[in-house]
Amino acid sequence: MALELFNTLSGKIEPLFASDGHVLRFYCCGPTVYDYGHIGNFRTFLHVDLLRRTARLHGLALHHVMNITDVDDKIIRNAAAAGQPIAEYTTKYERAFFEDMDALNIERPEDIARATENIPGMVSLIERLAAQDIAYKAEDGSWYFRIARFPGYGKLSKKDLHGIEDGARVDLDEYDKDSARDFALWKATKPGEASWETPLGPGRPGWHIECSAMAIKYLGDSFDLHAGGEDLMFPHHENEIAQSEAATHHPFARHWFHVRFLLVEGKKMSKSEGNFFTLRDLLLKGYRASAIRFLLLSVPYRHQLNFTFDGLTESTNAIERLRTFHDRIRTGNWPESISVPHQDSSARPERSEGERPAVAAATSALTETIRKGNADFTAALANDLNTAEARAAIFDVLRAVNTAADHSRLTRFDAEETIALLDKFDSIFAVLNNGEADRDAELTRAALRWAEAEGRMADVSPDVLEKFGSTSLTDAAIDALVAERTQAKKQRNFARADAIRNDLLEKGILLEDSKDGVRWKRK
RNA sequence: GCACCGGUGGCGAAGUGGCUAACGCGCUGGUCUGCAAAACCAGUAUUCAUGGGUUCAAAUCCCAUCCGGUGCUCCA
Repeated sequence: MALELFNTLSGKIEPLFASDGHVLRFYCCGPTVYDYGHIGNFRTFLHVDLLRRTARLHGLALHHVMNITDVDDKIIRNAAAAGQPIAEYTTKYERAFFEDMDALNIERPEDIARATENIPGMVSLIERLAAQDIAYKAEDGSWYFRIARFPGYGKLSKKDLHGIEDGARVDLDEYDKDSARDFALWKATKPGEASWETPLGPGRPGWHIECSAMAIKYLGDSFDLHAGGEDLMFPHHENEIAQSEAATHHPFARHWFHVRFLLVEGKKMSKSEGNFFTLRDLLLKGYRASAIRFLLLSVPYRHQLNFTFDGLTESTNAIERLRTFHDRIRTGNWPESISVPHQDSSARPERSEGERPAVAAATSALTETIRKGNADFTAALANDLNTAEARAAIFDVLRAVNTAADHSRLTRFDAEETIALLDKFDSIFAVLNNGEADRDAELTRAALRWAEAEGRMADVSPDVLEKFGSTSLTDAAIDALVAERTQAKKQRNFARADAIRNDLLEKGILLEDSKDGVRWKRK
């Protein structure tokens, strides 16, 4: 089944393909590195990651380019306030951004392009526009794009700008532009601001030009897909199309992918609402990176997601169930075949009464269920990245296989089929961590170290301090207590055994007794 | 104001004209267990914001109303 994706440009769901039949070439608008990334940012990058992984599942190779905007108004303002050179200031936040991307298991793009390292490309693009009189220099030395010269303007965001009369509502003198809608390509130097000496005159790039220049540099005049948050559709992406296509006379990106904004606790995320969260904020509150990833991916990208703490807890529990299942199937010793017929009441009722419901039939029914789950999983993702359905397909299999295992009806073959499916699931969702339960804990510890270094210990929840701080129990200490409890149980001293278990539980350590001994995990 | 998106069980959410309305979390009861945990089983929406309409048939299409959100300006 072909991978289909909604295309903002056409307004339809269309097959996504590589124009060269092999490598999907795409561009994603990256962060402006003026602060720590918030969960809204990461919803977008997470879905671009989802797109990468799904495209790979469909056999596509990837050439993904992402920009880092490392010069703009906010950066200039914040760096000045911090008394730092711009480069020093942005380096810190760029590094933090990639740490966060790693924490969320977001794959790196093939190419990272920094605005400040691509000034010449932008200048030459503007020169190409100037040569056609589409770019013009205003009195203050800034360069603008003449929208009137690009007939397709508005085709992405479906805006009809004809109704907007130049100067009707806007005092043109203030802008020094020919038309109020014309946008800046190059901003003339202002005192104290970063500036580059160029043939255009001294100044710095406008916001939009960097993406055009860098996309064209790495991907060519035309490429397969362009991605970003929904807010970028207008004016950013609209302007990118205008300046790129006017300069190259070729269609820019063919497919446009926009991720919707999220709400936090039912409201728009904003600092004034007090519901503005960075990834680090959440880690310090004790939420797991994997749960954040899973929640952010669980609602399909074209829908508004209401991000809540309850939702994080839910995701944590759902992942825990998946991991428990994964471990069970991976570590279990499943028989080659089932020889003893089972007259289990919960066995799949076969219609053919007279033919004795052979166990082989039940086993093959399970194989079918697993394969159907596998097919459903792939189909759901191929259908405009429907992650909710993809999740459901996995849980359908989980239940069926657990049931079979409970009734000694799981064969090695079906177990392997299941593991293959889970591997596929995790190649997309990347929350199982290959059984490495400690990855989340390690990320939380890293966040703690960061909080210490940045003097933000006040943001750390007491819960996290207890579990991960210096006073928390070491693995060895837990093992010792578990051993003591096992001993107590042998002597049928259940009071002592339960006391140990309860004490550990209070410290966030959950014990599970099984045939193969005691397992524990940090909650 | 104009434009757009959405309102489905306690919560999240899929489904967008036709099998008994997926799936997850939670809750209740059962099985298992010394007791738990994990797992499984059963129960948790006679109904899809509300009111009309179209149709043999609607959560799905149309109209109106209410509510939430978004864009039109920096924003993922």
